[in-house]
Amino acid sequence: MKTSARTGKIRKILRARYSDVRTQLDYENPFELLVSTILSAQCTDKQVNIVTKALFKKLKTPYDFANAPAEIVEQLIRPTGYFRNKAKNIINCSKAIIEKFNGEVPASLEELTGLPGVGRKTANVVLGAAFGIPGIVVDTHVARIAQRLDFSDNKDPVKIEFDLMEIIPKKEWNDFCLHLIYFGREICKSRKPLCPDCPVTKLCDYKDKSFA
DNA sequence: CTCCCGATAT
DNA sequence: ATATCAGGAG
Repeated sequence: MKTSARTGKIRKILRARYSDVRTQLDYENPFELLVSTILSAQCTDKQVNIVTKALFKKLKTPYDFANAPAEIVEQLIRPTGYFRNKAKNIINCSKAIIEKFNGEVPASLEELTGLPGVGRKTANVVLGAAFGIPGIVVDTHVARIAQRLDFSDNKDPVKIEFDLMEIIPKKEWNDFCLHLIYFGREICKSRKPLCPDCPVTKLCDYKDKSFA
C-alpha cells in the first residue's frame, strides 16, 4: 500500500513532466481569486476565465459585490452553472468579508471556511496561490487520482486530504496537487484515461482496459 | 443523501 | 443522450 518509495517516484515523474505549475484561474488579487475559485465548482477554469474577464470589469471589490443586485451577478456568472447559488454565496461572502475582516480576504483555513460557499477545497486554493500557505487541495481530479494511484482508500475528500498530508512533504502540498490536476486533465482523465500514454503506469495498479 | 446547473466532449 | 468540469450546503 502506500510505499513511500513508490510515492517518491511518482512525485518525481510528475514534477519533471509538469514543471512550473500554477493555477489556471485569472486573478489580480486574493479577492478575485476567491470569487474565481467559487465559480470554478463543476466548471472548467477556461469557462471561469471567460466569465470573470467581464465580471471584474463591472464588479471589483467586496463592496461592489455586497451592493450589487443578485440578478445582476447571476446574469454575469450564468455560463459557469449553479449561478443562483454561486451569486448568493459570492454576495454573502463579500458582506462577511466586509463585516468580519474589514474588506480583506482572511488568510487562515478556519476563517475562509467560515465564509458562505467556501469549503476546504476553495480555502486551500486561496491559501496556496494568494498567501503561499501549504494546503492539500482535493478537487475532483485529486480525489480520483488519489484512489487510482492508491494514495488513499477513502472516498471522502476530507479523509483523502489528511491521507495525502501524511504522504506528501508539506512544502510540496500545493505543487503536488497541481501536478495531479494537470495530470488528470491530460492523462488520468475520469472518462477515458490514457493509460498507454501514462508516465507512471508501471507504478500504478489501476488499469483502464476500455480505451478505444 | 439530494440539490444546484451551463458548456463541452464523447 | 450521457458524463464531466479546480464543490458546497441543507
